[in-house]
Amino acid sequence: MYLSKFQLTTLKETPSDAEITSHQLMLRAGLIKKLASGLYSWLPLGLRVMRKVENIVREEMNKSGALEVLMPAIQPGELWQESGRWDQYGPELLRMTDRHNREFCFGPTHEEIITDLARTTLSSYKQLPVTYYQIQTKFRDEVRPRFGVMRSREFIMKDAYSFHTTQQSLQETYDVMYQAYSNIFTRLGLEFRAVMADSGSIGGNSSHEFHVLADSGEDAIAFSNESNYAANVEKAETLTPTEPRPAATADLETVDTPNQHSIEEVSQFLQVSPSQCIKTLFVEGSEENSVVALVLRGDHELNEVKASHLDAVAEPLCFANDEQIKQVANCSAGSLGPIGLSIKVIADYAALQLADFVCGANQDGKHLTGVNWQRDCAVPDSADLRNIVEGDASPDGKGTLSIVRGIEVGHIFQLGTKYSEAMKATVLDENGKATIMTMGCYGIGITRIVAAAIEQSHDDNGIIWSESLAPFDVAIAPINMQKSEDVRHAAIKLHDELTAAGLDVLLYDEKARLGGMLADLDLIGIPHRVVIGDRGLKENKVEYKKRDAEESQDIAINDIVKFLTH
RNA sequence: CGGGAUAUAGCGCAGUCUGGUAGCGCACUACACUGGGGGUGUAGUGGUCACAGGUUCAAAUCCUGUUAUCCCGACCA
Repeated sequence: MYLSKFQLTTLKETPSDAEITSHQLMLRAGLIKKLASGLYSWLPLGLRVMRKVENIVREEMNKSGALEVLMPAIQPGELWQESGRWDQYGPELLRMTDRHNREFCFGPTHEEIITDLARTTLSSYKQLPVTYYQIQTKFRDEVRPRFGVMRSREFIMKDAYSFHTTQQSLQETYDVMYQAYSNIFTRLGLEFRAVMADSGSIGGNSSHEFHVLADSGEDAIAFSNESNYAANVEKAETLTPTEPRPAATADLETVDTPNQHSIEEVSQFLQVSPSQCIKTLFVEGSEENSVVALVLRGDHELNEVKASHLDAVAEPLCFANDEQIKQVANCSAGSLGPIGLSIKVIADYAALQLADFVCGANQDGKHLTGVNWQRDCAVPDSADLRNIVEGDASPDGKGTLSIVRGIEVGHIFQLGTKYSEAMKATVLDENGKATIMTMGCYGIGITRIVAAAIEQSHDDNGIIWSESLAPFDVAIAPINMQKSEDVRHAAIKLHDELTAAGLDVLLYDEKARLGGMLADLDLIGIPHRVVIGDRGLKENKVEYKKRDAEESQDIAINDIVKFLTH
């Protein structure tokens, strides 16, 4: 491809409304162009990358035995009413009516449509199991679209759905999908991790999220250094302690702590570590007008999801207001403690392991030191209340946890019969009896992967594409080819030979200085670059540089094709 | 939905307080010089100052309303 026949729209300056690196680089490199909030056009360069992602996903899905279909993006409201989601789904569902005043929506997902397709085309258990997939545009009317295509309203997704007559068959397909997803992300050249998304309730492997690891990721993932345990931090459980609580050694004392409210202030003022303090939070209880005290170690954070699941606590979680706090403890929020409270107290396991700790005295400007459970206050109920932290023991008992950030790019899920039951999707079994099919569903965010790949791999100069995602394999930068016949001939010859060898080649044949060319090529992230100039040609050499290499190297012009094609 | 901000050329911004000819840098066009990391010069193109109404001899600028966009939070996965 000659650059003069392509279109490169790079920007030197960063558009001001782009917040994260991938969004900035996608705009600067000319991959996408915003049309409206959460809506993006894909420019020629960006589309090349997206097609690479699509093709790899398609190949691996085909290899797994799934069948490609294409369902309408616009869906009749009727089907959504049948599944019950027409009323359940909020304003995120974009609804519309046609000229006959019939209701439709722009599909955010396709469970209803595929279930309808399955019930009308499948009739025998002999046709199962079967997995359908499609690569298609979805729309979710996000409250706050942001980060470019990372969280846009319209996006492209690969969604797949499987149908079974038994749980075992579903599990088998689930395992096949798990493997297919691992293959996909490996081929895409991404560093990723499969993460348990639903630890506990139904069983360890009923749902997995696939995360691309990147510092800017929206999710925090905990994983074990000794096993393959990995879970979203929000969902990872903490282990109950096995060791007994240390014995009390200090006496209970009341100390003055004027104007010291936060754990940080108090611990500094009293010269103790935050982990030796406990914090007490008042939240609304599940009973009318009740307040519940939650107790955590000072250096730990409340996990709101875990807390709201407790029977005694109102769901959704709601912190008590100043008035309620005053009423219960007769002080402000900065001086609360578990001693002497008449309301229900629930403590995190770790908080219960402390001895001789510091806590608020339920009296403004005062704290207690040398506090001990049992001796100074009844031992409260215990629960898992906190976010897991770096260094915690792995919930599976093997190793300790590290925490990294990730971007969710895939999700596999055992749906069960939620839709097939509501929509009466049945086939006849061996006995000629109608049986409700069991379903699995499996999604991959195609457009999000492009952004995630950039988040994971870039430097100050721009994007660094993996070979499998790059819009072009090789770029040729000829110095002054408008004037030098030698350079011109060499560049065109190399372009033609590499193209004939099956590579996607970009020849920078527009008039630009070397600096401009290299800045462009670094920005758009082409993995291999060949600079051709008169100086090198005199010695029959060209300069080669890998995008992520420190240094370039000289290569004999007669060897460069072989070098690049191996 | 709650809080905060912004809207002037394709991009980044000044001008608004104190009303009086629409500006700067990048990009783009032409020509020349230059030629191994965004070079230089000369001459150009491009704007309904978000929209609507009002005040005024005169509005990008003052007033009122509307819309859009962005940030923080909540929500959602």
